[in-house]
Amino acid sequence: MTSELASLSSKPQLLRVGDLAKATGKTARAIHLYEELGLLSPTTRTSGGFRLYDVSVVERVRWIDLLHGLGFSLQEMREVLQNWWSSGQGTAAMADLRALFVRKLDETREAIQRHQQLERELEEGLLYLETCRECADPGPVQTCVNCRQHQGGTPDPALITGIVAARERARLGSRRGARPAFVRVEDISQ
Amino acid sequence: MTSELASLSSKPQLLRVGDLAKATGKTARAIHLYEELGLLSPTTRTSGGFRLYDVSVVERVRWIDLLHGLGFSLQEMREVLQNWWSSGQGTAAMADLRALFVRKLDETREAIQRHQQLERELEEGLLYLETCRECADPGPVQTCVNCRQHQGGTPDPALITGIVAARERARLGSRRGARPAFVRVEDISQ
DNA sequence: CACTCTAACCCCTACGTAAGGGTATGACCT
DNA sequence: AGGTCATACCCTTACGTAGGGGTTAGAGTG
Repeated sequence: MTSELASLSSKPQLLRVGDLAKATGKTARAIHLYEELGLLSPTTRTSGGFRLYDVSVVERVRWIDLLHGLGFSLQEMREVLQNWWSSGQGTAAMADLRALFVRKLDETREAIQRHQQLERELEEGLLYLETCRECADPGPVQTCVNCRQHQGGTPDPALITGIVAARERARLGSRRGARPAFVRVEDISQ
Repeated sequence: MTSELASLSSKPQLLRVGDLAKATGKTARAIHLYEELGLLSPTTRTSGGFRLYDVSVVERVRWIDLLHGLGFSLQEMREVLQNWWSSGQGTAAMADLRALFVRKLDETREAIQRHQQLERELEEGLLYLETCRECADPGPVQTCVNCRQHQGGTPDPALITGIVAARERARLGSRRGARPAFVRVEDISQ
């Protein structure tokens, strides 16, 4: 019922860029780019120059998307493809691929850790802001900056302090000397 | 013992870009950029034009870094800062911030999900490649493509199929017609 | 059947974007 | 003197966007 057209022909089913784009969630421009970079090529062209793709290209595009999500650049993907197809020994090609996957697996796990850290950070920030909701003093923001409400216990979350920090302090400091005091970096670096 | 210089002066401690850069792990170029985009400004300048930063700017830079990790663009950060400081009511500013945090928390959790999916994908790919290590047939890659070793059970992982897919099929298909058959996109889109 | 029309699609070229990296030249600071 | 800084410009990645003209599929007409 949904595949009337497809079932009508047993000839090779070909897609135009727009079709390929819709099928993969990419834009036509992206697909053109992949082609420019040698990741892809249309199976054939119409006499008028339209690109026509075999349906199997859909998988290639989804593969590109997947690797992109893993932090691969398009150049890296091209290298993977080249390495693979230019490798004489199948086992060697597989070994290379395996090494790559191991590396990316590490990176992916690190990324997960980082994001979980950020998640905690955000939750902390929200918790902090909760107390503002029932603040009895709806004054200007300037007063919020040194609000006494949050002085108890934990220090302000990093997401908050950065906003408040370094607000127009340009006019502070001694005006007389053109040679202010310096600190050694080691004394403040985290 | 480590803060001799710092303790020598009670005057405002100021950093030059290089110091700020080292203290935050950024480059001087990045800090200049933040300034261009209005996220930052030197507390003062020397008579010769060197930027001098208050130590509290370190926190601002770290904040930028944090938000960057959350997927904020520098423009978005500028908006956050502007919204905050131009808001008359402290409570309103806090509410805006809270909404933002909630949104980003969602996004962060989604990102975690995605990465965990990728992790599984990689693990699958590695498992698949394990079987190649003990392959008795060290032939060319072409033979690997239709290796019988992997035919049992689960389909090939996506990370593998994309490499093999759509390999030079340009010469397939009927050569006679300039008007090949098409498929409806709905029939193949995932 | 042949022809035309039209809407939607496609071609290619070329410049714009974010978030810096890198480099050059010259001025500055200690 | 020699390390640091200022400004300024080009390079990068993965596309977005715009412009100007060509192609295709299908519907209408003779």
